Amino acid sequence: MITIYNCGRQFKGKSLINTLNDYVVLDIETTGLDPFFDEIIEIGAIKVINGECVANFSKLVKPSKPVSDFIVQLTGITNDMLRDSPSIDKVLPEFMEFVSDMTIIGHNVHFDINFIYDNSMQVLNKPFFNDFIDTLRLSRRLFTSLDNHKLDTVCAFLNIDAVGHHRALQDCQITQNVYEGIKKYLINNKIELQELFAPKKSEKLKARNITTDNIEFDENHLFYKKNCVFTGALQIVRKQAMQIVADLGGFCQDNVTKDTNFLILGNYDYSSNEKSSKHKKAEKYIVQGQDIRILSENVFMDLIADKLKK
DNA sequence: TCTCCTCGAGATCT
DNA sequence: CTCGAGGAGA
Repeated sequence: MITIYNCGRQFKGKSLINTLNDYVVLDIETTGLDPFFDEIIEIGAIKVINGECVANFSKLVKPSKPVSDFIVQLTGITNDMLRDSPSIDKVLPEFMEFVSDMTIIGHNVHFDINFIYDNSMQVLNKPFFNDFIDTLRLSRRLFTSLDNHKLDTVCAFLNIDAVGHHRALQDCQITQNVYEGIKKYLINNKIELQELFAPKKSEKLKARNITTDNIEFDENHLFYKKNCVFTGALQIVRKQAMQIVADLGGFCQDNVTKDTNFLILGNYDYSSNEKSSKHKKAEKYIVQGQDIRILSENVFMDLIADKLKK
């Protein structure tokens, strides 16, 4: 089975969260944001070994069409400058040799990787496999107090000079400073990236955590002292629905059991032919003579209508 | 209790 | 793209 994602870039490398001393910083300038419609006009890269910059790569690339005024303004790269530059099929092999199989570092590095990947497929007929580290991703997880995580903003936060950027090699230097700044920040604050990105146990909605402050209940209400289970996507907030049941003197459960009295289905599930596992389980118990009623969300809403009004 | 989905929201790159 | 919320199923 083939999974369709990555816009078909199925051999794209992995997004890493490591602190490396050997890597290649990458930045490209293009005629626009879309790898399908737009073209690369400059590739910049810095090779770092043992934390030391050992080589630079900086090449202008002649596109098939003239670049727009907007891009000229943004990058300072004019059509004059590109007139005698080599085309991408000339530059890309050199770049590939430069990066070899090293890990790529960039800010929103997917942008650069995707352009390189697609051009590599077209020019060299092979994917761009390299793994990569995205300083944007690291920043979002690390510097949560920032309003945004644009390169400028992150630089300002880390006291990194980023004035007048938007040429490829220059942006590489800035991005390298950001990456090294992040590494330093991690050390100073004793933060492990692996821990920072570890999947955190989300505070799940547990039925038993829903309690009520009410002391007196309407003992004639349908839900009084009854066990209720919700399933499927609800129109109202699930927690609210559970709270109302609790306030009526009922009890909420996470799953259908032999004690369940009501199963409330989201409207979509109620009308669907496909029955969820909870639905099937409830029907099994009904056949066995258990007192379970299956309600749609609409019916549930009618039963608690007066509760919602106040 | 744990892992795997799906869905929607929010952002960044030129 | 990445993440979080919320569910399903084991």
